[in-house]
Amino acid sequence: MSLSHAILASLSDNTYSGYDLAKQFDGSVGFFWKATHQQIYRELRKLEEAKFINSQEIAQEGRPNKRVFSITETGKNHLRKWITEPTELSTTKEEILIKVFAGHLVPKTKLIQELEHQRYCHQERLTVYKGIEHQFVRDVNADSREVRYKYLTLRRGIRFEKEWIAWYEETINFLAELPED
Amino acid sequence: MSLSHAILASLSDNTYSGYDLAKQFDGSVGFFWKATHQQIYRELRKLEEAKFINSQEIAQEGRPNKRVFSITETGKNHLRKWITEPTELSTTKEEILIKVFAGHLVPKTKLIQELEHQRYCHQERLTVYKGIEHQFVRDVNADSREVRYKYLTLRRGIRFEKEWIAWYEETINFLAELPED
DNA sequence: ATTTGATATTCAACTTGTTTAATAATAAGG
DNA sequence: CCTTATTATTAAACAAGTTGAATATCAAAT
Repeated sequence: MSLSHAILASLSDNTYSGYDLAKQFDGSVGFFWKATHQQIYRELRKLEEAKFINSQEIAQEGRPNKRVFSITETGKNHLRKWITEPTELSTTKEEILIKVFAGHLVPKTKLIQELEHQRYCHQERLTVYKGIEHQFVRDVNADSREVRYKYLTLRRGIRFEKEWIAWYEETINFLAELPED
Repeated sequence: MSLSHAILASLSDNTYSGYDLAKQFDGSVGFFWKATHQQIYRELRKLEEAKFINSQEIAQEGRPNKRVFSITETGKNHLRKWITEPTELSTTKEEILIKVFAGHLVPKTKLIQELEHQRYCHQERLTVYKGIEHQFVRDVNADSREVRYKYLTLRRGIRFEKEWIAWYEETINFLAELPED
């Protein structure tokens, strides 16, 4: 349902090809909405049919031509309406919590190992986010309205990675002190 | 992929009917893995075919009969293997972040309204979680190994709801101070 | 010359998730 | 008696997401 909105949001202040969007969905928007290039191209077809976007073939030198998409006024209004309409909380799907939930099935040390692995991944991601934040802070001059809104989503990423890491600490310590095994 | 693991995890220390599981997926496990009863019944069929679970018809008085599922040794081993194998970070899908990302399209006050709505939902959920935590703390006596692991997933819920609320505060304040509109 | 890699897009098959509804047994209330 | 609510399961259609591959343009390195 919301992949279309994620694409429209990406196109809300710039034009992109399917390929560009796929890259955005592998960073930027992709930090909170994943999609493969397959999904993106398929969705772009639908969005164009619905007149929410239109496309233009761009001849390029040194590389294959591309089709660049722009959002239409209809598309913008569609997005605006969706943004202001209240939506339910997004559903989370956290595999690691299933693992912890059934953690009693495996030796404590094995579970801790996997928890440490996940914590490491979060730490890496936090580093990436902080790097991006650094860029943001340096670009304070070119500080457009759009950029400020994007910055807020980055802040969420940073806060949440920190919170994940804190939960991992708490959880690993809790398990380490459990007598069983 | 992991719906099967979520079901196996639910069955890891008890037997349940499809109906029971559907209720669990609407609370308990459902806090970090959503599924409709449709999906659950479909998956149960597959899991039984794969011999990860088996079922038994239970005659009931005062209500329709039910089929109760239990995990097999094969199923437990399958779960154990999955728990100890490293998995990638789960992908998050957060609609509210798409809304913020494209928030420059709508009047600031409208976006704040939706942010406040979401914050309210998180606050309600936090209240629910705290209620459950209260139960946990009272049941310290009946403190089995399984319960402790489940408690850890609840802690994650509580921490994260608090973190959400904090981000909403930060974000709403940031927007409130933005001069534009 | 040919392979490798990045750019750029499309196809096919499959699994997962959503929506709506149908079916059935029984309790309880009006 | 009849409606409504709860328990319990199944069906069918569709949308969304995944996997693996195919196709094509061009640059750059071997």
